[in-house]
Parts: sequence; C-alpha cells; structure tokens
Amino acid sequence: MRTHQLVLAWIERQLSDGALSVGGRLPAERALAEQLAVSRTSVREAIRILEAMGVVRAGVGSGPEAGTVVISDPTAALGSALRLHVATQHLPVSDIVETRILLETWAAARAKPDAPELELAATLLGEMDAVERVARTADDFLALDIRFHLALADAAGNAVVSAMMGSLRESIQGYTARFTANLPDWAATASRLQAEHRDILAAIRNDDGAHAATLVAAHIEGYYREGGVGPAAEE
Amino acid sequence: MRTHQLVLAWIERQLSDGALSVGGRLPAERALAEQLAVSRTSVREAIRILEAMGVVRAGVGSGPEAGTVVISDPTAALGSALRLHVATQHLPVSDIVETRILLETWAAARAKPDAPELELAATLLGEMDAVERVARTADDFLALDIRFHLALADAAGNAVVSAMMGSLRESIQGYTARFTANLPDWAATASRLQAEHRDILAAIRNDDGAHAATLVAAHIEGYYREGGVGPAAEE
DNA sequence: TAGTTGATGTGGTTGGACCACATGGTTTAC
DNA sequence: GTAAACCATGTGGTCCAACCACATCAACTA
Repeated sequence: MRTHQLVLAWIERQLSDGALSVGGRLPAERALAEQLAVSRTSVREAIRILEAMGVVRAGVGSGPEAGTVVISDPTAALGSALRLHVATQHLPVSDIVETRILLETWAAARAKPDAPELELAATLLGEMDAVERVARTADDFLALDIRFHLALADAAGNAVVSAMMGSLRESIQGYTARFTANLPDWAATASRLQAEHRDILAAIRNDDGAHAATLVAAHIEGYYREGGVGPAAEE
Repeated sequence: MRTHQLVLAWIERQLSDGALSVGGRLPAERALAEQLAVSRTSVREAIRILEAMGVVRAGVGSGPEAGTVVISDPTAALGSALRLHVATQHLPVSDIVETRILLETWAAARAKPDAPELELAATLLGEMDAVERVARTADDFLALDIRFHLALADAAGNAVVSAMMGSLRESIQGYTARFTANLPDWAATASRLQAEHRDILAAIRNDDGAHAATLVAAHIEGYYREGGVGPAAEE
C-alpha cells in the first residue's frame, strides 16, 4: 500500500470512530507526519485528496481559518468528478440531464408542503423577478435559478439526492451557460421559466406531488431542448 | 490559485480539447513539471487527485502498465467520496439506500428487454445458484449479487446512473456485509433473494417495466429492512 | 494608552536525492 | 548460435531540508 493511502486510512478511521468529526482539526502536517512515521509529502498528498473530496479544508496562517479542518461538502467531490469525466467524453451530457430530471422529479414529488426550504425557494423567485426587471442579464438569473432548484431538491430531505443534484448541475454549468448566451430572446425565456417555477412551487405547496413532478420534468426538458441538449440529443 | 490546481486545470484543458483522451498517457512527472514550470511535487499532488477521481492510473516501471495513463472510472470517485462522507456521519445510510432504490427502480423501468446486459445478469443468476448449492457462503453470493444489480442498472443505458449505482453500493458495502453476517437463516434469505431476482429479470424481459420497478423496490427495501436499515430507520 | 514590531505556527512550494520496479539492449557463458 | 545473466534507462514512490506567505498574538515602544 502506498504511503499516502496509509494516511488516508488513518484519517478515515478517525472519522469512523468519531475521534474526528465535522468542525474538528487534523494535527498539523508536520506533527501528523511524525506521528504516523511518514514524510510530510505523503501526508500532504492524502490531505489533497480529502480536500478534493470535500472532506477537509486547508487554510494558512493562524486562527480559526487556519489549519486543516474537517468539513462535509459531498457536492464538491461529486461535482468535480463528474466534470472531469465529462471532459474525458465518457459521460454524455445527455445522460447527466436525464439523471437530473430523474432526481429532481423525485424530489418534487416527495417534498413536503411545509418544508422550510420552500421559503428560500420563494425568496429566490422574488430575486429572480428583480434581476429580470433591472438588469436582464442571464448570468445573475441563472445563479439564482440554480439555487432555486437546489432548494427544491433539499426540500425532499435526502442528503445524497441533494448532493448529487448539486454536482450534476455544477458539472454541466459551463455547458448550460454557453447555450443560454445564444438564446434568441432571453427575456421571453426568462419570464416563461419564472412562470413555470411558480407553478412548480405552487403544486408542491398544494401537496400535489405528482403534478409537481410532471411540471419539473417538462420544465427541465424544455429548457435543454431549447439549447439543443437533452436525452434525445446525441451529445 | 495554488500550484497543483494550475496543473489540474492544464490537464482538464487537455482532456476537454481532446489532446488527451482515455488510453492516452500524461507526460512523465518530471517532464510535465518542467513544461509547466512547477515543481514535481505539485504535479504529483494534481495526479493524486486525478487518481482519486478515477481519471488516471499511475504505474511504476516500464512498459504498458507504467506511466500515468488516462482512464475513466467515475464509480471510483463517487464511491470513495460517498464512503468518506458516510464516515463523517453527514450522509445517513438510510438516504443512500433510499437513493439506491430510486435509481435502480428507474433503471428497471427503463431497461429494454433486449439489452445485452441482461445476458450477463442471467449468467450471474446461475452462478449465484451454484454458489448456494456448493458453499453457502454469503460473501461470494453477495459479490455476485452486486454485479447482478449493476448489470440491471447498466441495462438502462445511462452512464451517470450506472456510476452512481456502483458508488452507492460500494459506499455501504461494509455496512451490508456486516448485517448480512448476522442473519439468522442465510440459506433461506438467499433462496428468497434468488426468487426475487428471477422475477425481476423476467419482468424486464417481458417489457413490463412498471412491474419490474415495483419488484425491485420491494426487493431492496425488504433486504435492508431485514438488516434494520432503510428509509424508515433512523440510522 | 495606542501603535509597532517581532516571534510563532500554519499551510504552500521547491529542489534534490534515493528507492523499487519493469523493460530492453548488451554482454557473457555454454 | 543460443540462452542466460547483466546492466542502462526511465518510470512512479518516498523522503528530506529549506524557504515562502500568511495570520495571529504577545511583547515592546513611543
């Protein structure tokens, strides 16, 4: 077994045992290296991997922001992994869109009408209206749009689905932004999207999960079809 | 931006541009370091991350197995990421099981009756029977069981769903094996599972996706409930 | 008292050295 | 001539020692 994997195993063990939990700090790199009788290089390689996995955050200097602390950001790991594999052309964008529809449809059907995340979703709806009125820039709108959809996914109360939703969205964000910039009439598209958003949120609040799911599927499919991407497109 | 991220960006760019694709080789670490005007350490940190993401494989020595070559194993990345986050206690096992049911149900409903992956699934069924007759060891059976379910997922023809299925299964494999070992009557459980497997495969081959989906959901839920884990359990 | 300064400890980066390993060409023994 | 032994080469794997940038906090100074 390679040395950095030994370090990884040690840290994972600490996490499983509860000796290390979210918010906790790893020993300093030099100290950990000495403790495990390995070089600092190997410790750093392990930490690099954990950082890429969204398990720790490393900060220089002193104080609360410094040191290597345990966090939990599964979305980061899944997102960059998916993005890289999309880059290798081995994960078709159409499959990602299809999966997104699957997960988000399920989330919409499952979300409870009184889920607190729906408040955030409603707020984001209002902000998107404001952005539309004032600036009419697609970028700002899309940033809010992403958060809206993530809020809906969160409302289903499944951390794995939430993380996957976020990562799917992140992995094709560049793709989405590119074709959005080329839409002929962004203002019209935006107002249509907003109307659909409102309908989805209303359906969930009416406890009509089946209807909400249908609306979500149509919403996402329609958007990507407009941009020429989708389950039907051949990448 | 940290140095290793620069290297990561360069490699990702090469992948996106097609200058590097699956099966291709990265320049040697020392050469790449010189080319990008960074230290070999930074190059290695980047490669470590890519390796953890299932994007490259590093091998020592000379010949075909040596050097750093581009592969594509999304399951590896998602799997270890999920496993680590389960270790941090921030991803409940019940959420993973629930997500697995969601994905596998969808795959069963979508799989085409003539999908080639179903042949593999049928073969695995036979092997599980053989294992049951001869050895009656749960470990061997479970290994085949995993491959059977993955084959079903692959039959749906969505690479993202396949990768996620594999990673979900991998991330809780330890969990599953642990409670399986404690089942009171493994032989009875195994033969029940086999009967259910057969029904699922038959439903798919009859093009009855809806029925197949129902059977899959019951199959998975039943198994984990027997072990005390599931969407209903509080972890 | 208020401001400056320096000591301390953190991760970030570098260059160099050596190891284990696998291949392939060269030399040697028969 | 053939087969075995050998060594040169190039790969990733590991370690070490040093230095940097940064953030904090205590000590010192005006």
